Amino acid sequence: MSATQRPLRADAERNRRRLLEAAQTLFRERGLDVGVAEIADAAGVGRGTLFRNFASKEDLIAAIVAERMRAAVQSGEALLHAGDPTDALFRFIAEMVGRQQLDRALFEALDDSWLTRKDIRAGHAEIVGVLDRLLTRAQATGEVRQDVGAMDLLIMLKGTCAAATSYAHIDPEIIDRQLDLIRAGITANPAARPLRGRSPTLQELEQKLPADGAVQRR
Amino acid sequence: MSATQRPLRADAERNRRRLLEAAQTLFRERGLDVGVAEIADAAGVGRGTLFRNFASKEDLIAAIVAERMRAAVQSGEALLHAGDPTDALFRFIAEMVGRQQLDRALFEALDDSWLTRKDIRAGHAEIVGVLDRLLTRAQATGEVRQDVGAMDLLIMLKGTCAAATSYAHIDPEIIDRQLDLIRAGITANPAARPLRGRSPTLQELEQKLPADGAVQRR
DNA sequence: ACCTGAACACCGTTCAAGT
DNA sequence: ACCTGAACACCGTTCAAGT
Repeated sequence: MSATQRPLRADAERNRRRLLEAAQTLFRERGLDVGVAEIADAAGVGRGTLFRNFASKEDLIAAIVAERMRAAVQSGEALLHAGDPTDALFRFIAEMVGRQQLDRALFEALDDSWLTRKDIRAGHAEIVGVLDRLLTRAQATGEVRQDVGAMDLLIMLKGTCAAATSYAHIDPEIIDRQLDLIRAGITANPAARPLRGRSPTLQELEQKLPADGAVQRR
Repeated sequence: MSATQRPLRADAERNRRRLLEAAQTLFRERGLDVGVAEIADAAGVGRGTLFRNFASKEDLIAAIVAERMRAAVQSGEALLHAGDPTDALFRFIAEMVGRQQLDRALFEALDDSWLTRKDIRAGHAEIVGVLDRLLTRAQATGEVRQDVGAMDLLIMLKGTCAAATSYAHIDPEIIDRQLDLIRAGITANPAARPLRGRSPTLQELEQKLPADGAVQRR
């Protein structure tokens, strides 16, 4: 069932890597709308080779985004064993925003139409997973309010990332303030009114996410 | 200096309106990537007429976004005279997010590359303006923390709007929670640690925004 | 088994010809 | 003064021919 069984021929493997690296740097420098022709040229292959390795430009982008997601999950897992759980949680959040600022072109891709892809959805679920464990640890200390969930946090985080894209280059301090405001919002406080409704669990979210192969709008 | 002096011929004026309306509904239904050909057809005019009224597809989108921004500013101004200042502030915020959910395709456009356009920038400045006045009134009651600025709020708001695009259709309640978290974050609380740095003023922001005609990436 | 570049389809934009 | 649709340019994707 898996898509990656038999290893590629040596030159094909090398071409694939070159394409990924060329695309990565070009996307980072100039955004997602660099042409496939230019990417193929930068990688030193023909356009046809690009489409042999990645069925579409979107697939190429998704491959890179998935890589980034795995990296984020790993650093989240490392923080699970940090001394101060609450500090670890906020370090993870700050780090995610930092990654986004570096690779803004890549995270541009993370809106709901991308969540229809199962590779992206897998990465998404993993991120919610670590975030949930980091959050639960922080809540156990009593420093973080109990009625907030991983999905609430992820959304605030995505929001800050979106904002970072628009304003960080104008005033970098604004991101620190945004992180402080998130912290203020989720810090335990007996005087605070409870949040309406409740945060969806990872399982509920998975069920509600658009099915793979759902019609892309267009 | 202004671009809109002499009134258009009657049929031209009518075509322009038809184009705006056709584009608006198509964008709302199917996102910003509906083709100009289809828009022109829906408006009952030739493609050439579209480009006579709007120099580019981007200009057409911007015209619609600018209209939306003016509407948002007006409802903000109406709330300036509401009885409870803090309530008025949060009503405005909730309303902005609601508008975005209705016209998600339009607000998609509001990232930093659009802020290089002076028409969009003008609307942006006006929104920051009302938000600032609503915020100042709420702060005067002592219910909202003093160290938060209009730009801080706008960014949280934009973040929630971005999140709404991705998740609201999966679980609408999540937006209410997000608004509650914003409220928790900016509510006055002696125990809360102060925000790092300070929020840029509207004037500072204007100066730092990319100049009109700056190179779009591409 | 994989590579290549010419050819195709699609979409934003222009412009010569019309009224 | 404005409208139109054929023509152009650009970019993602395919495929016949090559190794």
